[in-house]
Amino acid sequence: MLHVAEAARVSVATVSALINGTATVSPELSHRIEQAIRDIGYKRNAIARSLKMGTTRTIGLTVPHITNPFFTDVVSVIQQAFDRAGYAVMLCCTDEDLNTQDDQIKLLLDRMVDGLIVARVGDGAILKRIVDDANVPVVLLDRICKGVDTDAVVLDNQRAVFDAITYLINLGHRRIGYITGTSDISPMHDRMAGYREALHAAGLPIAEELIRFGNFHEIDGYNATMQMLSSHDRPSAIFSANNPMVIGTMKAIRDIGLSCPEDISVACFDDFPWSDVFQPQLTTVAQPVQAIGEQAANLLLDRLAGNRDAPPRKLLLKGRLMIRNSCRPLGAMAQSVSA
Amino acid sequence: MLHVAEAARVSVATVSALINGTATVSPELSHRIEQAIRDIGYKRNAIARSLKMGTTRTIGLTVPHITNPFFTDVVSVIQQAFDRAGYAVMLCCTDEDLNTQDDQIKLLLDRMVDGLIVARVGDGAILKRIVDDANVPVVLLDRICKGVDTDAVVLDNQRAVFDAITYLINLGHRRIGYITGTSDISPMHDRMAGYREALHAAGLPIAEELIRFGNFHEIDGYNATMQMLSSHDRPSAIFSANNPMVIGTMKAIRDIGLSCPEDISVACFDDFPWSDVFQPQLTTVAQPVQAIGEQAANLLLDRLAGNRDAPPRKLLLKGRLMIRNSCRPLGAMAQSVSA
DNA sequence: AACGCTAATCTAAACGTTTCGATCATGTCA
DNA sequence: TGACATGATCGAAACGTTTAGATTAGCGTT
Repeated sequence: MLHVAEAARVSVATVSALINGTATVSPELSHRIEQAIRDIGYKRNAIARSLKMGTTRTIGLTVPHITNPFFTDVVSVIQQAFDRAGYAVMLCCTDEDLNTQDDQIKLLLDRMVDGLIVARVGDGAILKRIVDDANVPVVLLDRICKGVDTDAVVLDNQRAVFDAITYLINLGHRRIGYITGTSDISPMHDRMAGYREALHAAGLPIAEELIRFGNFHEIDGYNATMQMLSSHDRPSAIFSANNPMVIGTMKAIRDIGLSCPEDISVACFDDFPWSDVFQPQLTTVAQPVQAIGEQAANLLLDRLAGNRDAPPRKLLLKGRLMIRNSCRPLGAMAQSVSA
Repeated sequence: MLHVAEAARVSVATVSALINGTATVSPELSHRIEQAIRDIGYKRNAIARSLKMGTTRTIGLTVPHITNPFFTDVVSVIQQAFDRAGYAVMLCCTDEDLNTQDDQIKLLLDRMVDGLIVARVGDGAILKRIVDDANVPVVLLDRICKGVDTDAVVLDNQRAVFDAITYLINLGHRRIGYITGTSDISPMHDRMAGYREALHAAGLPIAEELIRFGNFHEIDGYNATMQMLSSHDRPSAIFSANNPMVIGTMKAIRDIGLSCPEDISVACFDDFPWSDVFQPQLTTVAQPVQAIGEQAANLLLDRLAGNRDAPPRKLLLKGRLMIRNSCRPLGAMAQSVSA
């Protein structure tokens, strides 16, 4: 900018005024400055501007795994929304690890992001501090964090799983395997609550050996399914509380020589683009990803626009059971077993 | 930092020296400074640091669509690699649009990223300028751009499709539909070349009505497939040059009342996690996503580490045909047709 | 006692913007 | 003609760091 000012024989203040339109500049000087900008190929240094202005027009976004189709979609929507608003997005993947997440949030704050969208956080001590210090607005995604009182958009996880399990029960299933992630993360906790609630409401016992914990990855789903299917009294249906793990479930079913839905019914949380193309077409709980992403972006953009003092807003969205053909009725079979 | 210095009764230079370890600070002052940092809760301002140092420890990454599983995986690998190296990643999605891409690259450069990984770029004028001005190192991904001489990691697309089409030909297929994205983008161009080369090598004619252009999205694959299947002389196999479009192909086959592979064989570019779980298990060309992401990250990190003057390095990786059960031999059927 | 050497610390100038208040020319009004 | 409002332009301080070079103190040599 200094060079531009010199070349145009004006002060830097005038150049800045022209660029930002913050003051009127005479046509003559305007012309000289524009010429100089072109000649030199000047580009404003956004870092210096950020330093002076105290805003980077950048937000931070952390998700557990971008390869999980739910997060892929949400990230995509959020990125588009902020792109439209002229913001850049810094993306971090936490690998479901609390320490990693805290580190990455620190990394983002170091870089002076103007706001933060944090997906699926555990009870991070850092996060609590951040929100309390209230330097930047934070939106929680997919998770409400006890003690952290801030904007959030989450799914009614318990209800969604309740509906799915109830559907299986109505099909005649009595022994329903449940594969979940570690339950220190609230969606996992709430989904499990939905499972228990549905069994309870139907007057069914809860068999603890049918509940398996994994670490969100395909291999965990595989192992959990293998264990359940190897038992003498195996379940007639399996519900997986996340999407990557259900791939493991399907592979285990295949490897053990069974088939879905003939031998065993399967359903899972989170829809994916292929779900109704291949066989079996998987019955899933679909989250409204578009709405989730947009709402989260809107909440944050609203804060960034200056609405800092409004009380925290919690948005609770509803999941939708996408019934396809991976679950079959168990009427006849249930009778023959009990006979 | 000023406050810390005052509280510790030292100069800011000493504080800086301690924080960065750039000079020895006596134990006594160290202790006072550390105490002050804790008391005040001081955090270094990375923006000011970037301004002074001329480096942001941030890189920019642009991809066409993060929802395309190939790019999802690559983004994930790259993000991890830079996270390990202490860099942040700014992510942009260009939606396959050249203007969007140029805008986003400008956005990233404005923010003074230290380097850039650009996936699947067209012949962007901006990109050429950027690389020529050589302010920041650039790595091209999935694409070599004529006239832009910089580091790149790409697949041998022509060879990969040649292998896939040859496989179909060896199964007895003679009329093979080909669905591609707009061919101004080099992978699409090269893949098409592989298709033509394979037909040519087998002495088969190229039926232009079997080549359909789409815009990379599911709906385009759907429409293209519908058109081909509605003709009186429909193909016995379809190859889709990208992954989202093959979903459309499968849906069109289903909607028109045919089934794969019984009535029509299908294969496509890019593997995905579900490919061997459901039926039909799709035959695909798998790219070595892990290697691609890592190599790209390494090339850029090497430049960032100071190796600026090395000549541009082009890495050419090989695809791998993953043969599953979505393509069936056509021997008997071909005879009955020709009879 | 004068000197030089080393280690610790500080002063002040940069980095590239924005912006407040000052300056200055010009035209208007009494 | 003098006072004054208006509009355009500028000078300089500030944002929070890093760092080159200056300063100071302590200590061993001669």
